[in-house]
Amino acid sequence: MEKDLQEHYGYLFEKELLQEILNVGSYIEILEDVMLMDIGQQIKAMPLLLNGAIKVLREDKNGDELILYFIEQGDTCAMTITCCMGQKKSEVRAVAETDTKLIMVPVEKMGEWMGKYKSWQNYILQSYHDRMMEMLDAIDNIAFLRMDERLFKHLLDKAKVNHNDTLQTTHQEIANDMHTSRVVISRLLKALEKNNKIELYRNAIKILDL
DNA sequence: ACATTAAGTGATT
DNA sequence: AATCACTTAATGT
Repeated sequence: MEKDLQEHYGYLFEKELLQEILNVGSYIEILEDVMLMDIGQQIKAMPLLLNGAIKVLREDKNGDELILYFIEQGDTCAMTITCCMGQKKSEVRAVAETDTKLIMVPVEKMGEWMGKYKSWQNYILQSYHDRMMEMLDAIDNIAFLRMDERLFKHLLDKAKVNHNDTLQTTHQEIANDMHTSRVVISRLLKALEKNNKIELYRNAIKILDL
């Protein structure tokens, strides 16, 4: 754990802060597809990803899901930052996309470290900003109904977090993630294949130009 | 060989 | 873009 922390966060945080994280944080390993936070659940810790990836989803009243974004190593969940300020409940669901190792830091430390460590303050503000921009991007894509672009971006994201250009997934799963129907995904994927962006197989999609 | 599940397609709204 | 209805292809038992 100490080595992992040093490797991914050593260049970001000063030594004292790294030590505090080790003292107060708890190391957790999560297997693929395990949910680590559900909607309405009280947030009591914020995650620092060491490796692996987590997908953050939103759900409507019908139980349909929509992917908001992925978090990877070096990332933290921006939603946690807003929620823990007022001890609010989670507005999103978080599911492990791959096997993941992370450190959970109690939310009480958040405010304390904000004043104490400049590097922590920068990290939090920066990641909050990054996520915000990503959100705006996502809204643009949805608002302008550019399904094909949305889909391709999703595939790239998924390939990135899995460190693999061949995704092991079905059209149906993608449709669920993007809150659309399987038929639409199949057609768009077919179009992408024609444009030599991807290759299609059963239960797998290979991304070509990376 | 048969059942099940994933993917492809045309037509319609 | 979504839905329906149907076909085809791959895979498991």
